[in-house]
Amino acid sequence: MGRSPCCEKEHTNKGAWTKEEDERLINYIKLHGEGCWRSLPKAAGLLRCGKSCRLRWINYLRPDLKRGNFTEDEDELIINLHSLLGNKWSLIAARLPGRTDNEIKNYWNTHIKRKLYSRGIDPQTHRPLNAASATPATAPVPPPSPAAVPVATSSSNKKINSDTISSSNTLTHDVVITNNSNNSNGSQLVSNSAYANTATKVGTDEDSNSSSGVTVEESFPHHQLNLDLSIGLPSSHQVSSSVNPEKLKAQEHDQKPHVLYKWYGNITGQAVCLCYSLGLQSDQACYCKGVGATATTTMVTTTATDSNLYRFYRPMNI
DNA sequence: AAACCCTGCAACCGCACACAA
DNA sequence: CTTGTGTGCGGTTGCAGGGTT
Repeated sequence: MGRSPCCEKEHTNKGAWTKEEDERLINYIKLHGEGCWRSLPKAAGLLRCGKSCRLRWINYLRPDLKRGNFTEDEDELIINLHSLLGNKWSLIAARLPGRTDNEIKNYWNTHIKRKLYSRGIDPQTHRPLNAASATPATAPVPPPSPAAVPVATSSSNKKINSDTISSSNTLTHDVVITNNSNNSNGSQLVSNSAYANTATKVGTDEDSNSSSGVTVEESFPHHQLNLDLSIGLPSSHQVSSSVNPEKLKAQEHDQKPHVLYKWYGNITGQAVCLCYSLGLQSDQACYCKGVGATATTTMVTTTATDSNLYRFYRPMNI
């Protein structure tokens, strides 16, 4: 499907914004609010592409932006959120008030990557740098499959959507997939699907081969963190790689629970949706869409020994 | 002082999704 | 169902400024 360009490029300015342009944009948005970015430049008297205006506003001009250096707490939060969400900068930014996705992305690439390398941690996988060559003796699980190997391509990271929510192409934590009727037996699949470039076929044998056995706890020993995503499968169904909220909702009537997220730690768990635990709005990344809040189909038991983590991921009283 | 290198960040680009017609 | 539009996202680029030689 062809589509028209977002603007007439021959009549638009590019590059750095001038003070006057900034003022025009600010004044216009003060008067009319955000939105309708395509028509905004013309209405505001700007020779700019609408996308450019939006970006300038969101990343630089917004009054609620927090300028200045990132704090140590913010650093750690970004690292932890990245280990959970991958390069979903907008989701990470949603947990850092006053910070933009672009800012966090830049900060990640320029500072945190280096910081993690200095800690001996691969910033993409959040595993020890030598993990690829050394299989942990403490983890009696198969080595990672090619699908679990980090692949850094410009197109490897696509948005989380209803069809790829189970793809785990950016999840870096262990995913424990169990049969709902038998959570603790040997048939449970354990997958650390860190940056698997292709969709993880949840509930298949391939999945069981894709585990490195390296937990987040090993990546963050100082946090004593072990996050498992336990996905309970319906006993008589195989879960396909394509799951959308509608399907999940439909399945809700048939089997429950489907997804169990667990923190392991000292604090006795309280069941909340992971999205709520992360503080995400229901429309941001939460596929429970409220059903999870009832702690029936999508549950998170959040505990953490580290005070920072507990602060970041403190369970909500629901 | 000049040339070169490196780093950080603002901005751009292309793609994909949501939604309306 | 198809098509077009608006918007958001993530990856990449280019430039300014500081540091080094």
